[in-house]
Amino acid sequence: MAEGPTSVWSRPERGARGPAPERSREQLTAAAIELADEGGLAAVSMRQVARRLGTGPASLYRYISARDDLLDLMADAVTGEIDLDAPMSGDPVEDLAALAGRAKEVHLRHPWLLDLPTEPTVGPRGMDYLEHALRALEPTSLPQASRLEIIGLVNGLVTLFARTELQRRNTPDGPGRARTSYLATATEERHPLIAAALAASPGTEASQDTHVLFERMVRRVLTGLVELP
Amino acid sequence: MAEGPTSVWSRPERGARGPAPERSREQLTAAAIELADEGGLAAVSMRQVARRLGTGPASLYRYISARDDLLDLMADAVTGEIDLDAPMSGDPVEDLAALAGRAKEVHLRHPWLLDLPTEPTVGPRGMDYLEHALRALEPTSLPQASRLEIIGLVNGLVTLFARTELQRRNTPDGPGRARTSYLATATEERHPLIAAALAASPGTEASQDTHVLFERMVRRVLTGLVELP
DNA sequence: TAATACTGAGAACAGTGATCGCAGTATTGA
DNA sequence: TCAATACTGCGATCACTGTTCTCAGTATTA
Repeated sequence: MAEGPTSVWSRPERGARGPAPERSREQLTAAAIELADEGGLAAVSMRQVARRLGTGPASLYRYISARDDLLDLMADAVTGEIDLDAPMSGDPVEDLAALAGRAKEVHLRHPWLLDLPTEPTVGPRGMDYLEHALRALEPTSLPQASRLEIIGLVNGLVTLFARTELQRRNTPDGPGRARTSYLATATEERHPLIAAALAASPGTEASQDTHVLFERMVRRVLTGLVELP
Repeated sequence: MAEGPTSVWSRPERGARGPAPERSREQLTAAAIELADEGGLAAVSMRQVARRLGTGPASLYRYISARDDLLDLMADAVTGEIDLDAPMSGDPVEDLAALAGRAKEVHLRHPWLLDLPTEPTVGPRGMDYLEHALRALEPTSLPQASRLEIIGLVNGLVTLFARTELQRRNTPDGPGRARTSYLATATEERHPLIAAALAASPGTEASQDTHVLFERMVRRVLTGLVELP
């Protein structure tokens, strides 16, 4: 009765009996990613994907068993955009930081990645990524158990900084930007420190280039974790 | 024509003319939080909230103008659960770390917080929280512009560690736990390092208590940011 | 008292993910 | 060679979602 919750990756793409499918998971994924790049995750509905492929919604369920499968496929596909062929220096901190930088670029290119519900299942490309990250950590003497956690932490920093960079990009800068948020109102009296922090126009010094902050942060966290027990 | 995108906080809860409303935003919020605590964010549908309040879905729109408003209200309400009355030591790192720890507890108590789409609008309780965090940073000589960013970073660490703690909690431990994920399969040959990392049973040393890792990480990041330029 | 501005809520709409069942087609085994 | 088998495509449809329309009822204001 109770079918085990199998991921897309463990189900075969097609059977061996019937007529050849007219489409492929890869095509579904590509169409979905296009839609998401253009209109966000909300634009990735079964009907929209189907329309873009010139078919009906029901047909998609021959390739995937739920919309979530599609999201997993999308995430894994763009993970494949991370270049893993760049040579490694041998310095774990340096190599992981570089990898994180490339991962962040992918997030900036596909902002919908941040809207995915709780980290998607890791697929083949995700496996390659993980293996690569572990290889960067190989020169260290870290206990096996904590290596995956460190990578998870770095990935978290990636999403964290990607998020702030994206919302900064979408915020029309200049000191006179429209502060529609509640932050603007009723600040002076009950929240003097917030008022002071907001008064300082953004774009000053340390606040300017979040990417260098990102690099610095990742290196700092990594050196701390890699060198100490 | 184009109504400015006003948040819930800037709209009055009720007009002054008609009959007194039979319910309040607070009641809607409480009902929604109950539903979310029980069945996740997906359980918070207009109909479910309405049913719990003994009314129809349409009536809810007298109190909020969209479901997103409800999510904002929920987030702000549970932000209010963070205790801001604990005395501060005067050490910025220590005080912010303590605050972060209390914020993490709230995330563990309300896991749906992690599923909220892109950080909700900051409401009154969020303002108090922010002000409190800024007060902790007051003894430092940090430029105004970067203070908010540091707090954002700490909040990011909170969600990051809350996420890993939650999914560890939901993973039945023991070495023989069912690895339904793709991680288990086809690992040995093409991904030897992943295999090695997985072979080491979790629950060893550094991997054990993520909370101490969290505390250490927050302190490390903060000391690095607070002391340096 | 009349005008006004509100509240409650049933009905309905467009859009969502997903399922069922059936016609058509390629592969298999006898 | 030829049924049996296992698949594909997909129209129709279901349950559910957020949201709006509309209108009767009610409290406040002038």
